[in-house]
Amino acid sequence: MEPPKKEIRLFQLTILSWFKSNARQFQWRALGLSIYQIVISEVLLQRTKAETVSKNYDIFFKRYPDWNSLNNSNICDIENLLFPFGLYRQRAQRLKALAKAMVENNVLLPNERSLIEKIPLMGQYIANAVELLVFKRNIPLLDVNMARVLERYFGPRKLKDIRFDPYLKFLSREVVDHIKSKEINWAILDFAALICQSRKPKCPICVFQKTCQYHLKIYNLDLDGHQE
DNA sequence: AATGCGGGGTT
DNA sequence: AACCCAGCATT
Repeated sequence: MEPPKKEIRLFQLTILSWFKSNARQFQWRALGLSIYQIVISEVLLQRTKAETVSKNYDIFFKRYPDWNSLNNSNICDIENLLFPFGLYRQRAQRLKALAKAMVENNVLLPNERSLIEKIPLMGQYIANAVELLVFKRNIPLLDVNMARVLERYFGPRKLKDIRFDPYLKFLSREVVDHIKSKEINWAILDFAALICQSRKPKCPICVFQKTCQYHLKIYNLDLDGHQE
């Protein structure tokens, strides 16, 4: 029941085309970021709007430019800087544990996936981000947003938890298995934020109208509604 | 599998 | 007032 390669190709071409004229610009999408900047950016982005992170991004990195400065700080200072991001008490604790682990490991990331996931705060999503952005592998940034876009377009998952759903895992890997893997990943996140929003998706201006399962379903329901 | 974390913006 | 946001750790 997996979508044919042809459908995947069409989705890739369309989202890349859309991305060309609609990409969002963020500090963490600049070229030549350090591993520290890449990892911390992903931590800040957890359950937090990209715009919120962007607004407070420079203040955080000016105060804590590297693993050592973060490791040498106290929890209270980190909390104060994290306050505008939300989840600040929990993230301050975990960030410091992460910095400590990195310093103890000579500020190096292991190459292997199973070892990456042993580091504090490196869950399924951030491990994927590390593989994509640091090691340049074709790996999906599978979060609630990518899940929503893929499920609306290709059809819903079975399991409740995104991280363990085999259908979504397979589908997301197929979709970003492309020479422009990073661009497709960012394109899907931007598309999710700007068009395929959780609550009020902008189907009327969406480039996927003809082939999106979600739109076709809504469209048919709408026709039924007007028939009486 | 379910729950807590959290300020800030949107509906 | 309710909902949502580039998740993770703990139970």
